[in-house]
Amino acid sequence: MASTVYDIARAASVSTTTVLRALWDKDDIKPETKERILKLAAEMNYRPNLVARSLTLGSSHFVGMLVTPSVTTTYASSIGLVVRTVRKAGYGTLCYTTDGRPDSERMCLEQLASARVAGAIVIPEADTKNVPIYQEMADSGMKLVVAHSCIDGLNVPQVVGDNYQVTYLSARYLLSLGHTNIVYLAIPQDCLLGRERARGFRDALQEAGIPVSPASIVTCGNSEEAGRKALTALLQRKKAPTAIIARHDSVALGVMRAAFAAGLSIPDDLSLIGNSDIPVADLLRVPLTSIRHPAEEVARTAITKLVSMLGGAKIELDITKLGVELIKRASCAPAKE
Amino acid sequence: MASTVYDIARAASVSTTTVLRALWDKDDIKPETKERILKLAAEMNYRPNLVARSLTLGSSHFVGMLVTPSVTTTYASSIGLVVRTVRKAGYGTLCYTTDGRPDSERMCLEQLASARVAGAIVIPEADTKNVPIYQEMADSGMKLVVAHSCIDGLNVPQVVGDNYQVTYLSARYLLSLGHTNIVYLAIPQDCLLGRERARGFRDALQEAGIPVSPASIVTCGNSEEAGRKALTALLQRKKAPTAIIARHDSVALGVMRAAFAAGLSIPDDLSLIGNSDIPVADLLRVPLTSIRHPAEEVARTAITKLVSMLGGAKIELDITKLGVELIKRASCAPAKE
DNA sequence: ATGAAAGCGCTAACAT
DNA sequence: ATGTTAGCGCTTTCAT
Repeated sequence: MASTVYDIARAASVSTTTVLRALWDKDDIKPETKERILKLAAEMNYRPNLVARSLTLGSSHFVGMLVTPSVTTTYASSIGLVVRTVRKAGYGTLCYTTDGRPDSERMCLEQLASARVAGAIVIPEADTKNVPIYQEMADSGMKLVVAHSCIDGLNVPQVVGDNYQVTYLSARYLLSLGHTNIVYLAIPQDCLLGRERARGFRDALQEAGIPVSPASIVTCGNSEEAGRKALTALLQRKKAPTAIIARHDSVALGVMRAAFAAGLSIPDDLSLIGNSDIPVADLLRVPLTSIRHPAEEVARTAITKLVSMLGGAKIELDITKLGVELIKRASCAPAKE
Repeated sequence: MASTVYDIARAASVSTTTVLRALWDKDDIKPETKERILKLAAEMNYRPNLVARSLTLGSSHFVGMLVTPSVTTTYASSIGLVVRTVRKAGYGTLCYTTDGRPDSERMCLEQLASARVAGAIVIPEADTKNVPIYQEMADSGMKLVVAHSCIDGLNVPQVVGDNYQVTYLSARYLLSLGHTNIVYLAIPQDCLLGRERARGFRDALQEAGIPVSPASIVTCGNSEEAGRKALTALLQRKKAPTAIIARHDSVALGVMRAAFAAGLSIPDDLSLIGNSDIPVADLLRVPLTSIRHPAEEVARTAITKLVSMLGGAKIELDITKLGVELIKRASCAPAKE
């Protein structure tokens, strides 16, 4: 099968050390010997066994990547980015996605630990219930960086868009259009990210002198289906909202579907703002106003941090927030009357 | 750091062999001993070192996955599916995406070989120029399965939607609407998949008695940008087409953009059919008629094949074609006059 | 029921 | 400039 350094050594009638010296292009080896060995290695189709190398070196040349299924599509480009960037740094990427089951996240992390990955980038659900597991892994020496999300109290570097601004900018814009009955389809507030979003929403309303009723923050799942159901429920209210801020574009798509199904016009009857600015946002039946995150910069920053951690650098265990931007499109209009 | 079987052996004052017997739940060990060891292992936070295990066993418990960047988004769900399915079979997934550079594909494959993956699922560009590399890898013993694409002459199992039907169904439908000036924005025909598509297109036209001019098959890149440019060029023709079949939805989106930019209406001035039926197709400004592939079934089939190959089974080296379906939406209308 | 020893392929410290 | 040797952590065969 695959040839080994030992095979080459035998074929060249030298020791394995000499073979290594040739392969690693050292200079304490006679040029002719080197050449002869290199030629032999090529002929014998030698490919270093990274498994053995990892064992010897004590750490694999892989970094792990853990992505939650509900965001897989959103961050597909991040996956590619991570894969390619870490490859430049000499690492392969071990990908895991959880299937959403409670301890699936734990199993994936244990796998990564077992595989002795050098480090890992994780894109968890904002309201993951597995914070202790992450912390445990980090404490046991795994280099961890959280991207596109942030987890309260987790003592590792985290890189994320500014979630306070997500709702603050959205709400401000809707207020400037004259809306007062705005509902925010929210991330649960039992996690930092959820609280940041809620705070941005509340602050904007309060600054405008609009009282924030609990009914204006409706916790919602992170899917089209959840958005659909949420709007359907909202339309039952005696005073249905005139504007919606959806926690994510996919939720906004669900809202759109439900609105159309109910015979409502967007933006005439309902203004709508999403979040994350999916690529087709401007080609939708009603082009969707959304918050654009610097997704690439987030990924890049996270990877940079990870790579320098791998290099042994001490990194600030803080949360890096990158600016977001409101992209105005046709899904919002001035409030009527 | 991480504890080893040896650490446990010492702590329990037994041999490593006995520790292994406990960990693997063998029965030639005294129950109390087993229990004691297991307790110790848990306390010491033992996690088997998969790197070492792989070296001993001669093969890693990973399967590779190689995805071309231009299809990363389309097949993001497939990535998740692969990751989760192979995990159930006891394997981790080593993800690589090429950065499109010519020998990037080769490097990724070499990495996979070096990592001694048990096998790999690849989603290549239809017109990849690296067929020999794939073949070489397969010949050197790597279990390979191609998914969502098929490569001419590559002697490994391949699983893909029926690409002949993609264009055949599309063209038939447009013909039934009365269109005769149809342009197919084509995959290059220097690959099997490209030829299948072209054949489906030609057959449909010929069956309808419409002559197929070379001008009706326009080779096109696989991106929005390529679609935009292609339509812009087509609009210069003295007899611009009344209907377009795009090789992929992303190309169709580009066509849409260009059409709108030129002040054309879809479907009044131009009928449009995409391919792959992206999730938002029905929420677009003009809901897009498209061909739906059984993406999940393709992935599942590919994985099943790979897993049974890993188990040592001999698999037919054929191309498995799964049925596709035309999803009619508002982007097509009867030809005028 | 338990242990000793060798080996997977590579690397690095230590000779010569 | 080249070789010897030991070891990474696990598994497995062969004792006892």
